[in-house]
Order: sequence, then structure tokens, then C-alpha cells
Amino acid sequence: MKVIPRRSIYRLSVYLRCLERLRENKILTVSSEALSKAAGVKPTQLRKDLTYFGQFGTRGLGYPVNELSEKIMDALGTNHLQPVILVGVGNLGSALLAYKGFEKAGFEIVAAIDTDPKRKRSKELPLTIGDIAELESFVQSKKVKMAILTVPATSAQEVVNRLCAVGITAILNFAPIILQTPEHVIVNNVNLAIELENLSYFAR
Amino acid sequence: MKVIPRRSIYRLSVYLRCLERLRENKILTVSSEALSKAAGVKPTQLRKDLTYFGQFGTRGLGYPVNELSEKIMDALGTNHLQPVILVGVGNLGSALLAYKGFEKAGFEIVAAIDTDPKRKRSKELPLTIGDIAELESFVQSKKVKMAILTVPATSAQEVVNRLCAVGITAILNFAPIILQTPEHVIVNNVNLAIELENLSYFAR
DNA sequence: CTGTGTGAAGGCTTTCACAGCC
DNA sequence: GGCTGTGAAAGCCTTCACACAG
Repeated sequence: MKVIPRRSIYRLSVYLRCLERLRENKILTVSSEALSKAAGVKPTQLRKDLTYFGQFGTRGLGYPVNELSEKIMDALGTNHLQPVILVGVGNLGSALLAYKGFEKAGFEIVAAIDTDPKRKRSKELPLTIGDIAELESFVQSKKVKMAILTVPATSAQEVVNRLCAVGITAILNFAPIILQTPEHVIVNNVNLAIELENLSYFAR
Repeated sequence: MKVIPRRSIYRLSVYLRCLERLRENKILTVSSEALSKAAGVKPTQLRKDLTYFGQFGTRGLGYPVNELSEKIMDALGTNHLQPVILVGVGNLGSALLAYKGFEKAGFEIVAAIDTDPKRKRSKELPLTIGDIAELESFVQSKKVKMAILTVPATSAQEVVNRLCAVGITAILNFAPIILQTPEHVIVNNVNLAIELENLSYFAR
């Protein structure tokens, strides 16, 4: 099988969001031109991205919305609900726990962990917060492979070591630090300050 | 002046975070090898990135930590505190208001706006929340150029139209939708569900 | 005639190899 | 000797041009 550009995979998710909206509006077929416009890319790029995974369109007509959605979910592996553990229930962690977009996308936060589970928090959270000591047992008992990391930078690496040791293979990291992980563990970094800085450069 | 790769600019911010940590530890000089390792890139890439903006190193020695920090901030335009407006004070918006990383990076959220300013919220927020009707007057009176958008997808485009009309030139968008904006307005999208989906693909 | 699929061309980014300076 | 600066090469991704199917 051919190697698929990283960016293409990222864009598949974008297409999926657009397809969902089409589905809500009961639209059955969409052209690469229309879909690409909604996704903010060029039509040829959309078509090329899709053909990495197969041929889903009908020439002269377009793509079937429902089928394409499913094929993309197959490719991404989000057809089945995937359990996720969240470590670090501060401001950001709490907000993410309350965020409904994850579930929609096929992820369920099955455990939330903090060094201070009893710390006073904003609202009713949809989950009891476990102590950091229980990290290993949570991951193993719930067969979790993915983690969201919203701890301070100073403790991020230590937590990651523990997560990796117990079988986590994918980490969404919000701590502003580059994590050292074993080869087979994937890390995606989200750094909000950097996004703003980046805008600051271009806004001139 | 030569055209600078978008990715290089992004990485400048990453370098800046690493330099800050070095500064805290009173380290005065750093080699491209050490700094690149902390930033998670190759040494040659770091050096190439830096030379887009000038020659800051000393051969045989390395880079002066303090001076390099300042030069990068000059390049990014984060030497002076930059005012930002936040629109949409729900879960995520509240969390971002409480986030200290922005201020550290040189941004000050000078106004927070919501359709329902009196809605019950988690904690004491560091700012009074204004009504959406005041959006235009806030932006103009405080001379804001940058906005953080944490409103639902359904109202995002409408808010963006108003922001652009009143002179905003850079938007950090958390709504899962591609925004239509005038040519000169920059948008950076942050979509957390997509980041997780992306991990899901590679975690196999 | 409309709109997809795709090899080839073009453009952008990263990496290499080594020259240059302390 | 050690480490930066940089043109050239390699690699990756996007765009083009057009063949092909309905």
C-alpha cells in the first residue's frame, strides 16, 4: 500500500465534519468542488486525498455523502467508540471534560485523573475524578490506548512515562513542552499560546 | 526580503518556549544541537529557521540565550503586550480566560463577550463579561486587532463578519467550521476533535 | 457535457555537505 | 576543534492537465 501524506489524513477529518453537516441537511450527493469549498481546500486536493483510500465517487455526479462518511471513518478508525483517559483536571481539563465534540467524533473519556481529585472545581463534571495513584489501574482495567494530557509542563514528562509504561500509544498533549516517548507512541501537541503568536506574526 | 516558510515561523514559537526554560535556569549560551533537541527538531532545521531572520550565533560557541529570545520576539511581534478580544464564554472560553499562558506569551485578553453575560459560570473570572451587542464598541475603543472565537459553530460565521467589519485582522477559531473572511484577515483553526481523530489513525 | 481519477510538473520544506569563523 | 551559516540536493506535497466514465 502506498504511503499516505500526513496532511491528507488530517484533512480527512475536516471532510468528515463537512459531510456531517450535509447529512444533517439530508443532502445525498456532493461534488468535489462543493465539498472542497466547505473544507477550505482545492477540489483537486480533495479528490487526490480521497483516492489514497479508494475510489468513492461517480464521474459526472459526485460523491455519495453517507457512504463517503463511513469510508472515512473506517480509514480513521473512528467507527467504534474509543475510550480515552484525561490526566490533569484543572481549568482546561475541566473544559475538555464538558466538551461534547469528542463524543460526537467517536471518543469517550472514561476516566479523569488529577493529583488533587477533591480540589474545588467549577461545575458538576460528568465523571468522578480519580487520584493520580490510580492511573495505572484505570488504564489497564478500561483497556485505554489514548490519553489527553492537561497537566502543568513540570509534571508532564513524568506522567507520560507512566502512561507509556502501561500501554498508552497515543497522547494529545496540551503541556507546552516536547515529550520524550518510545518510538511507537504518537504525540500530537496543542499549544494555544503558539497559535496566537503565529497569528501575531501574520497580522501585520 | 526572502519569503519565510510558514512552518519556520511556527517553530520560532517553539524555540522561544525552550529558550524561556533555559533562561529560568540561568543558561547563557546554547548550541543548535541542544536547543533543537529540546524543541523536537533537527539541528540543521533550527539553524536554517534562525537564519531567515538574521545571524545570531557565534561559530564554535552557539547562540546567546537572552539575545536570541529577544530577536525571536521581535520577529514574531510579541515584544509588546497585544490586546485580544474573546468571544463566546462557555466552557472552553472560560477555561481560556483563566489560562495564564497567553499573558506569558505577550497577549492580554482585554474583553470577553457572550450572548448571555449573566449565565451562571464556574468560577470567578478575571474579567467582566460584556454583551454581544457591545462587540463593536469594545473592539474599537480598545484598538483590538486579534480575536479568540469560542462560540458554537452555528453562530461563528456571523460573529466573524462583525469582527472583520470592525477591523479585526487575526482570529484564533475554535468553532469546527471553515470561516469565510476577507483576504487580509488571518484565521488559525484549532479543532480538538480532529486532533484526537488524527491520533486514532496513527495509533494502530 | 459534467465531474472524478491520476501521472506528471511544479513548488515548498527539509536535509545534506561543507565552507566559514571563533 | 567546535559549531554556525548556506547553496545544492532530496523529499514531500500540491496543483495541473487531461484521460476517462456516467
